[in-house]
Formats: sequence, structure tokens, C-alpha cells
Amino acid sequence: MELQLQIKMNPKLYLRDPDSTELGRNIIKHGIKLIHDIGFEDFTFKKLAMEVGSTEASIYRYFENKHRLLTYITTWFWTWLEYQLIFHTNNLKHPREKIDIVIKLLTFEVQDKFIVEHIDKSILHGIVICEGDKAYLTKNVTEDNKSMLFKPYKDLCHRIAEIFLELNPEFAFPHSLASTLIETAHRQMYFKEHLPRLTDFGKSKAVRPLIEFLQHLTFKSLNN
Amino acid sequence: MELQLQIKMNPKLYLRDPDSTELGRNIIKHGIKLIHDIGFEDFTFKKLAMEVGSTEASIYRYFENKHRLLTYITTWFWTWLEYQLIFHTNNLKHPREKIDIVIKLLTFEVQDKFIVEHIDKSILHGIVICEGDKAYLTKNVTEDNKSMLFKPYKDLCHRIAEIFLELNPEFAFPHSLASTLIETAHRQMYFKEHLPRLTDFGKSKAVRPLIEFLQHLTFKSLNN
DNA sequence: TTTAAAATGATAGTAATACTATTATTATTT
DNA sequence: AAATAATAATAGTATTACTATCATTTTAAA
Repeated sequence: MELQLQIKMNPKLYLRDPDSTELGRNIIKHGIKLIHDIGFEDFTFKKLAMEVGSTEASIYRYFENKHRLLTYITTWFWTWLEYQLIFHTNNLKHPREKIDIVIKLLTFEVQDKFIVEHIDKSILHGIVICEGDKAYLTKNVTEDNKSMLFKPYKDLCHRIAEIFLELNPEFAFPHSLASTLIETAHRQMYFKEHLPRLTDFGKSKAVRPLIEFLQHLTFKSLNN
Repeated sequence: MELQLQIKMNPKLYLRDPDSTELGRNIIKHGIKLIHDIGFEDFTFKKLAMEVGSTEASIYRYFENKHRLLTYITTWFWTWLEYQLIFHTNNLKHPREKIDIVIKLLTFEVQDKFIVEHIDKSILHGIVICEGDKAYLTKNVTEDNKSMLFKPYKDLCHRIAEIFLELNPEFAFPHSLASTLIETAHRQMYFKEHLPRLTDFGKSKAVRPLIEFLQHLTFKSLNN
């Protein structure tokens, strides 16, 4: 069973809703692919226009600039992740099981339950790992934050924090642990692939050691 | 007592050693200030040349591009941090105390023991928090890594990992915990200032809660 | 079904960025 | 004092990051 999914995005993320037109969806689709292939620094709207078979000017009608597009797709990812989290923890009783789901979601080890025809979530996950932080590591954070652009990330963080509190209602740092878990999952995956000496996982494809590390970190931290 | 310090940098980081000339040191000095002020994205060599009172072309004789300059200064920071760590843990017996030093160093709560006239380490710390990750989050990681550009970061990470193993020789993830601690310290400081809802620290200036969080995370993780 | 409105494509253009090259001038070293 | 090296001044190129205009196509409303 898979569910059709349409995520309603904050209108401040775009000039024209990319989800409402064929061209818009193509911008997202090829944008994800191109950013993944050449990296955010080398990515330009001109190159994207070539891929899409459209023009630079047309893409600028959808997004103010490439940074907004990056914020759009990473934000989309956080929203989707929260949906997945809700879905997969729905029938679980024990917070311990829910945390296992959180960790498996962050390491992309959970079967995707939602269909979105034009978004390749595995590639998108790769972008979030490599480029995701660049969405908020800018001089515009404060302004973007006021426009609520990071709300989905905060919502996800808060939801995870609440699960932590289920397990240990006395825990003093649920949000910090949640954001640390999210960031650490991604960063350690990046290190594992590109700077393995910063980890203890070796360069094998296995995600098992990473999952164990994240579980260790989380549960040790929560059991006071 | 303060010690004069000169850090020998990997020659692959620069075209001409900025530490060998007045102009070179000015490039580092004003580079740090300017990146901090306007952010790495808006930072250009032309603007830097204005600040320094020199020309774009002259700066290009020192650094291939602005990304190399960023890598240079962040790498300098890691080397300096390792020196500080060695210095401050020198006479300590118990690994517990050493870890406390590590955490205080990462949150900039330790008195600096080294003088470097042209580098403002407090501003540099700010850059490492906001822009530091951009040094390795690029499509050039692998190549840069082969040129050993990230060695100081790995060395620091390894040194911290060894301290962890002193406390718990059985611990399976010393390097991952070390890199997580470093990254988390910086990221949580960033969140605290710009996206406080991702933390539990509030927006007050106090670093005490952050230090407690990092201590909690580290010691709980290590005591098996 | 026609008409109006909206979206797109094609094209052009501007200011800034990210460089490279050349030559004259100023320091430094021998 | 001559040779060498570093810098300043200047110019120039390709690319980036946009904005503007207008003709054409697509979509929606009357």
C-alpha cells in the first residue's frame, strides 16, 4: 500500500508554485538531479534551464534564486520526513520503538510509503546530506526564519523531542538532542563516504554501525 | 604567560605563503574580518582587496580562490585548537578532566595561551561556526582530502578520540563521537543564536546549558 | 466558442563575479 | 649597484545572477 502525496509548501518559498504546473514540477525534478550531480556551488539556473528544456527567465519566474530552490527542496524533505515519521510510529506503543524508527528514517532504512511521481527521494536525501545545511547557514537565516521557511525542520525536531520526553520526561535537552541526532545522522553519513577517518565505520556500504552509533548516542543520553 | 605561535600550514593550501609577507598577513587578517561581516557567499577577492588596500590580482597570487582561503583559515583554526588542547591537558591525569577541557575549548570558554598578532581568534571562531562546514561540503572533498587539507581536523578528532578511549577503552565509536562532539558544539551554538527552537538553551548569552548538554552527551555515551 | 488572461519562449541586456595577463613600479637580496 | 622578486595598476574575458520586453502558446472564463 502506498499513498499519493502532495505537500503544501510555504508560499514564501517560491514566486510561482512549482507544484501547480508541468514546468514547475520539471524544475523541481531536474533541479534535484542537477544539484546532486554537480553540487550546489556549480549549479546555475542557466544549466537547469538546459536540462529542463526551458529558459533561465522562465525558471526565475518560479524561484527568486537558486538558494530559494535549495531551501524549497530541503524543506520539502523535512515535511516528507515528518509525514513518514507520523505514519510509521502510528501504531507503536513504546517510545523505544519510535526512536528506532526515527533513526532508521534518518539513515533512509525505512520503506517509503508515499508516492510523489516527480521527486526522487533517494537523490533528494543525498542533497540533504551534502547541501542541506547551506539552506540555513547564510546571512539570511534570521529573515528566512521570520518567514517561517524552517518551520518544517523545527516541527520535525519538536516531534522527535516529544518522543524523547515520552521515554524520559525529566530529560533536559530534548530539542537539542533531536537536532543533534538529525544533523549527526547526516554528517556521519557524509564523513563515512568522504572523510572516513572522522568515523569508526570504515568505507563499506553497511549502515549498521552508523545506526548502532546513533542508537547508542540517543538511548544512553536519554536513560538518566 | 602567553606563547608566540606560528603555525606551519600545508603548502597546498596557498599559492604563496601568506604568513611570509605583510600583504599575506593582511589578507588573512582582513579576510577573516570580511567573511565574518558579510558571509562567505557575498565575500569576494575584489571586496577584500579594497579592505586590504591592495588589488584583486595581488590576492590571487596568494590563494587560488576564496574557497581555498576559507579552507586555509578553518584549517588554521583546527591546528590552533589542537595546540590549545595539548597545552591545557598537559598536566591532567584523569580523562574526565581532559574531556572537560575539550568541551570548554569547543565552546571557547578557555583562556587562549597563544598570541598571533594578525588573527582575531574570537571572530575566527565565529567563522568556523557559520562557514566552517563549507570547507569540506563541496564536490572537491575527495581531491582536497587527498592533498591532506583536512589533516588538522582529523588530527584533532583523533586526539579527542584517544582521550575518550582513556576513559573507556572498550568504546566502539571514539572517532564518530569526537567528530559529533565538535560538529554539535558548533551547530548548537549556531542554532542557539539563530534558530533557538532547535535547542533547549533559550536565547540568553549563557553557554552553561550548552556545556552541560555536551558533557551529558559525551559522558553518558562513554560510560558503558 | 470566443475572448481574455496567464504562462512560456525567445531574445537582449546589465552589473557583478571569478578569474588571467601585461607592464610599470617598488622593495628586497646579492 | 645590479639583479630578483613582489606589488600595483590596468585591462580584459567568460560566466553568473539577474531584469526587461515582447511575441506566442496554453489555459480559464464569459
